[in-house]
Amino acid sequence: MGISERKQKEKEELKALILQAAKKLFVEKGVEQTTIRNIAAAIEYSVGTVYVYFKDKNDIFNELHTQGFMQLGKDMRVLHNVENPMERLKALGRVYINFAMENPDMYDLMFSMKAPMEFLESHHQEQWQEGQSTFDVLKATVRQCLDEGYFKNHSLEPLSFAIWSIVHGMVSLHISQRVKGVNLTEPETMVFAGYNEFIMMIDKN
Amino acid sequence: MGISERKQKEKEELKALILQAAKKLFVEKGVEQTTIRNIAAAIEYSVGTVYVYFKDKNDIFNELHTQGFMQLGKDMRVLHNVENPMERLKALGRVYINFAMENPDMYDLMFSMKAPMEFLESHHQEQWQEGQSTFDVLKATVRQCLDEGYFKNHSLEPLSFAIWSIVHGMVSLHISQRVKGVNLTEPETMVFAGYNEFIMMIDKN
DNA sequence: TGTTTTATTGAACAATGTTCATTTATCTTT
DNA sequence: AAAGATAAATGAACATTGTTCAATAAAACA
Repeated sequence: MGISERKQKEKEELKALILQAAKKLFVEKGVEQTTIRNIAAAIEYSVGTVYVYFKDKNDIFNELHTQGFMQLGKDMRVLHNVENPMERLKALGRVYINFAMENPDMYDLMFSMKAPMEFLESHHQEQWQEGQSTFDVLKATVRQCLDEGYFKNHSLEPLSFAIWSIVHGMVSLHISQRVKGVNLTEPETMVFAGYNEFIMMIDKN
Repeated sequence: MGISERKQKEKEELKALILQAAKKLFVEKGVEQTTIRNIAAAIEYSVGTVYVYFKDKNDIFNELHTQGFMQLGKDMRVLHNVENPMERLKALGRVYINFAMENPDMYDLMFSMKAPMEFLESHHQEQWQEGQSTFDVLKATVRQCLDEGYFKNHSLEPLSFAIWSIVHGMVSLHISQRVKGVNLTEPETMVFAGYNEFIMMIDKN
């Protein structure tokens, strides 16, 4: 069936086009400030067409959410070949920070907005698969650190959570402009300087 | 002028009534989901009246933002009499976490939402005074720790920022339901368990 | 070519934040 | 007490939003 295959492909292309336009607008103006009419106008289709390809605005949001995790996963996998788990742990943090700083709106969408979690709940899927598997990479690395004698007396899950929290906290405060709000000497480099303080701390373990 | 004083007082009472109703609704249904009509209905006044007392929805939001910082400041001042700066630092973290866990929507409004920062920018006030003075309390405590020989080789501002980040990160992930999403053995107590890991780390300094 | 299926459309709806001429209540003055 | 002036409260009206769906156009098929 050559024709139906082509039509299928065209449909996927249009869907991708909508996502691409939505992402551009979401990043430019923020999710709330982007209207379906904006998206439709950007791709020169009618409002109704958008609703043919996506159930609602949240559905668009959710597909982008998934795309973000694919990118982050890809960035993290670069470190697979770092042998020493402590080195890998430190590098993971840097990769995570870089991702967040380069894609602030995407990061917000992935880790701050309530929407994706409410979406999961309403669809009765108990788990946040994408976040879970990302966290598992961190946990596996921390486990290896523990196995090799680092972090004496610490426990796996709470420690992993605390490490996630510090990088998440720093980039969140940066993205929500709180770093700029509090009057620091060098707000631009503060996230990296803060991360170095953390590195210093864990080097004592 | 007894009469004008009374009228002034009545105006303030109505303003406070609006704020009270708005806060209740914001916490119950979230800021986005609360409409001016909801607020007006709750206090049994018309929509227009709300606009007599507040310029717009953001104005209401902003007054609550200030109220939140007054409460947090009050909570933190309880620790003024803790002599040892390291002990005070640890306790500050707990106070901060408790505040966030008990007032999640207020916390979100104070430290995550972009609205207050945009408000500041649009009004050409360069600084986020309330956040600033809260951060200054932390910074002062960290300075004392450094003075007394704790945290060798660390620097004041980046270290303070890193410490703020870990507590902010933990409560943010909790509030945005990411802790629940990632499949941990004890999600309810994870924030406290995570903070204990942090305490363990800094005890080596 | 005529019929059926698929894709696209945009007018219409309900709900939102916001405005402002009008109405109601209160105060002041005579 | 009445009339006039001031202040407060009102809610209909407007522009914009997400969303729906009967109608139209395009494409595939027989």
